[in-house]
This record gives sequence, C-alpha cells and structure tokens, in this order.
Amino acid sequence: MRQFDDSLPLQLLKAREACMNFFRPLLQENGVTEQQWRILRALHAHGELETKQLANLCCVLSPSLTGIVNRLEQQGYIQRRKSTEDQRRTLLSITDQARQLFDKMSPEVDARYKAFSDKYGEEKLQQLMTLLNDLSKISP
Amino acid sequence: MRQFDDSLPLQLLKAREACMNFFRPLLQENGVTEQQWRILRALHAHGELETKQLANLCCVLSPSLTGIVNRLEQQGYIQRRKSTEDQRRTLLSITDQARQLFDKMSPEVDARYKAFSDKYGEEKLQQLMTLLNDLSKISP
DNA sequence: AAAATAAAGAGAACATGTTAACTATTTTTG
DNA sequence: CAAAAATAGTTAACATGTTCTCTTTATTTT
Repeated sequence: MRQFDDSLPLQLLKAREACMNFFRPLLQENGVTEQQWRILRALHAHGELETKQLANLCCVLSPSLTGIVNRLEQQGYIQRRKSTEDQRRTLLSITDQARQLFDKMSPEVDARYKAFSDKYGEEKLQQLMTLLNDLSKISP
Repeated sequence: MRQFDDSLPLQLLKAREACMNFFRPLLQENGVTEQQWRILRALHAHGELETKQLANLCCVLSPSLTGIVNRLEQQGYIQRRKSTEDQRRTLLSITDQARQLFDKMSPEVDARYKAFSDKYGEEKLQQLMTLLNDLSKISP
C-alpha cells in the first residue's frame, strides 16, 4: 500500500493548513470563523443565493450550513427570505453590517494573500491552482 | 479583494473532496471514518508513537486525537501504554486486529489509488505532490 | 385530480475541529 | 533542594462535519 506520508489527501490537508496560517489570525481578530468567512465571501461575490447553491459553492453540507447560517443571522451578517414562487426555497444575502466588515477587512486580506504569494512564488501558485482545478473536476 | 472562487483554501478543499470520493465508500464499507483511517495508517507506517507525534503526523489537534484514539481503542484497533521514563507520555500502537484490517483493505486501497491516478494523470499527480509539499513547508 | 415521487430545508445523533482551562508530571531556576 | 516554569495529555464548551430521518412543498405519474 501507498506510503502514508505520500498520501494525497494528507498533503492537501497540510497544504491547506499552511495556507490558513496566514489568514487565521485575521479572522480571529474579527470574530468570524473560517467557515463563516467562506459563506460570507460567497454571498458577497454571488449576491442572493439559495441554501443549496451556497452549500455547493462553499463545499459545505446542508446540515452544517443550517447552523452556520443561523449563527450568522443572529450576529446580523445575513438575512433570509422565502422564495415566492417555490415555498421550499430560502434565499440568503448579506447585510450592510457584513459589507462593512468586508470594507474593514479587505485591505488586510489582500496584504496577507500577497505575503503568501510572495513567499510561495507566484508562478508556482498559478500552476498549483490549475492542477487543483483539474483535480476537483474528476470523479470515480 | 481576491475573487471568491479563486481562493486557494477553497480549491484545496474541493480537490480533497474530489479525491476522497474515490476512497470514502471503501472506508464506510469497513466501518472506519476518514480520520480513524488516517491515524491507523500513521501507526502502521511508523510503529509505536507518542500522542503528540501522532497528532503532528496526521495534522490533527490533540483534543480531537483524544476522542479518536478512545474510540479506536474501544473497537480494539489500538493499544495504549505509559512510557516508563516519562510518566506524562502515552505510547500508542496498533493491534493485530488492525493489522488484519490492513491486509483486508490494502488491495482495494491500491486499486482505487491507481484508478484515481489513471484518471487524473500520473505526471500531474507528481507535479501536484511536489507543489503541495513545498507549500506545506512555508509559514508566515 | 389523487396518489406517488422528487426536491429543499431542517432536526437528530454522533464524530471531529478549535480554543481555553485543567491535571499530572518533568524540567528549569533561583 | 524548593519554587517556578514548561510539557503531555485530558476535559469542557462550542462550531462544524457526516449520515439518516422527517417535514413541507413541487412535480410527476396514473
């Protein structure tokens, strides 16, 4: 069997960990978890979304998303409304309070991304993104 | 700020998800979780280890490891013993029952890894592993 | 149109991730 | 050597991941 330390899933995990080390402190300073930030960014980029769409975009399962969204709503960062055509669907969007958070955090996020890119190498980062993008498209 | 869908952490997550889709069913058939399997493989490859070493190898925080190891011990896959020199340290190793599990699963694990490698491309896989390995070494 | 099916969310139960605090042991300092 | 500081591991509290089930609403089938 394949050597343990060569396992691709483990390497992906470690890489993600190394990358997050650049951003985690910033998120913590601003009182949002990694997952909450992922959700907010998706809504910021895509506008109003259904729960299911959001889950797919963020690579989160819907039961997890339920809780995350509840907490974000409680903190005033997200608003829900029911779709009028299809009563099953919930539509989610960010509030002005969330937009303020973005304005506040954006510069520092960019700075840290640049620090990361500089340390790792811009070309390598591009290559990596391409390879990852290909990988995420395959399925058994 | 960087486009949401271009975020490296998200891409790493999606890539990992795509990869795990090849193995998850097998793990489930054998009644072990992804994390349990990771722990068992590390112990299988490295022999007896301290809790902390194991946590570092597997990219798991010690509080999580405590629970995982408890459950694995309960299921008869792991045995603990106290270090004689340093009473703080716990030494962990796999049981024969775990070794049997490996013998049973190894061929199928290999087969699926090959299926994955064929579908993704062996060269690309090598490149990717190299890039990930580099990434996991950098820190802010 | 009534019944069967499918789809979207939410809820439950358990495993894991994450941070902080705590216990029991060394190890280090004064 | 005794007190202080450091280390290994666990516990606690909460957020999230994972699978299964349930409810509600649409859609399809007969």
